[in-house]
Amino acid sequence: MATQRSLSIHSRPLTETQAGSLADVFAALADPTRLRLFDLVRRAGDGGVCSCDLVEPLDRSQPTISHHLKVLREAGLVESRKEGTWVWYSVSPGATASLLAFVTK
Amino acid sequence: MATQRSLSIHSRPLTETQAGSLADVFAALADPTRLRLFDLVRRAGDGGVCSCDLVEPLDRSQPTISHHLKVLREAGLVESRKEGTWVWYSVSPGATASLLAFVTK
DNA sequence: CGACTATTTAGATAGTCATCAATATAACAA
DNA sequence: TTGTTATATTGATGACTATCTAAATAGTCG
Repeated sequence: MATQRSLSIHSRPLTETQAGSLADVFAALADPTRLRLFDLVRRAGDGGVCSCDLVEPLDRSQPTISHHLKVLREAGLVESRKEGTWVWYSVSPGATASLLAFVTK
Repeated sequence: MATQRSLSIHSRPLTETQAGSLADVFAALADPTRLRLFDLVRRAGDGGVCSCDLVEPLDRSQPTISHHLKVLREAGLVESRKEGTWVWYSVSPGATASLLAFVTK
C-alpha cells in the first residue's frame, strides 16, 4: 500500500455544509463577552449558574447577556433550565465535541 | 482541605483581555470559507499548498481567498513562504494550541 | 388583583465583515 | 522592455452583529 497523508485516510475536505455548521460553533465563541460567559457557566459545574449572576461580572446590560446566552444555547454550547423566575445555565454535554474533533484531527 | 471545583484550583475567570485574544482566534475560524481554507492547508502537510491551488476548490474570487489567507495568517493559524511568484501556505506550529487549551480545560 | 422581579423581545445605531470588480505590485520570461 | 502570471490592495456594497433603551412577558408574593 502506498504512503498516504494521514488525513486522507479518514476523511475528505470539508464540504460547504459541514464548514457552515462548524463555523456556527466557532462563531458562538468568537466574541469576548460570550467566551467569558461560557467560561463562567463552565466553572459553575453541574449545578449551573443563574443568569442573574452573570450580568454584574461581565459589565453588560441584562438584555445583552440574555442575547449572548441565547447564541450560546442555539450553538449547543449551553443549556438552560427554568426554575420559577430564574433560568439556570449549564454546559451542554458534548458541548465542544465538534470543535475538539476539528482541532485535533 | 475543603472540596473545590476543579477549575478554581487552576485558574481564574477569563479577563476581558484574555477573552479578546482567544476570541480573535475563534473568529478566524468562524467563517465557512476560512474553515475550508484552513482544512485544505492542513491536508497539504509539511510541504504546504500554493495559494493558487486554493481558489478553484473554494469557488471564491482570488482577492477573497487572499483576504481570508491574510486573516488566518494574522491569527497565527497558518504561515506563508514566498517562492518566486507563488506563495506557499502551511499550518503554523502550535496553530490551535490556545483553542485546544481553552476547549479542554 | 397589584407590586415586584427575572427574563425576553423589539427597535435603533454604530461598527464589522464577506464578497466582488478593478487596480496595483511583483516576479518571471522572451 | 513588453507581456504574462501570481498575489495583494482598494473601494464599494449588502449583510450581519454587539450594544443599548424601552417595552413586553412571565412568575412570585402579599
